[in-house]
Amino acid sequence: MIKLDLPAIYSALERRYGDLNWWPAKTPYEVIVGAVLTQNTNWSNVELALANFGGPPEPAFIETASIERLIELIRPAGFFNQKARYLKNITAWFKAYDYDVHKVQQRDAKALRAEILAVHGIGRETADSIMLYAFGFPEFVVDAYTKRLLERMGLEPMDYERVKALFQEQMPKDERVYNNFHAAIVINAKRHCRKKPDCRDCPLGGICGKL
DNA sequence: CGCCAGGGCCATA
DNA sequence: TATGGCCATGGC
Repeated sequence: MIKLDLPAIYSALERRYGDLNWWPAKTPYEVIVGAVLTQNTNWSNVELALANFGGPPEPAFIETASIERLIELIRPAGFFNQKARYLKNITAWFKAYDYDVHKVQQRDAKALRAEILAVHGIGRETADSIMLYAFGFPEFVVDAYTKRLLERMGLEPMDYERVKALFQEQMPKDERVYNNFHAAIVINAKRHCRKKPDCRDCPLGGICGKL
């Protein structure tokens, strides 16, 4: 049984990558759309889809557009039949707040997360991405990169909520820290901790696999 | 050409 | 609770 030192991992990543404050979007609603479109999908494909909107997507547009029209626009992101409906669903949820970010931010975090998770098409990762990157709640986002990196470092496989709990227990409950940490994990996993690992010059080289 | 990507739903056991 | 099939495009 191995206890990973997440603060040490964060320090090593932050030294290499600095303050990332990361999610490529101009508006909170664009974060929501991107979070759905990127489900099991390369971000470059998401960019192609977002570009089809000719600017940051507007909730009122997605609310009223036909499913067929949405499918045309988001086609490059793949899984377009499901995702078009998912976008309708999460947009209908947002409409209950008059598309007002401030009103969403008034809510209790736990209740809000449960509400977002109840939207068909929004699972744990997408919900936490929306909570953190669209609305600024301190909810750590766990993704496939996170699990792969931690398991390479010796963590036993565990489910989403348990991995998330590790981060939220060991790290300060701080939106900026969660934002940076998740971002750094993604960047590092793309560069070094790939399916076929490329450990040369990895910032975690000093602590990875050495327990 | 095959593999993969910042998941989630659903059926099944 | 925990697997496995399914969804789909574009880059490499």
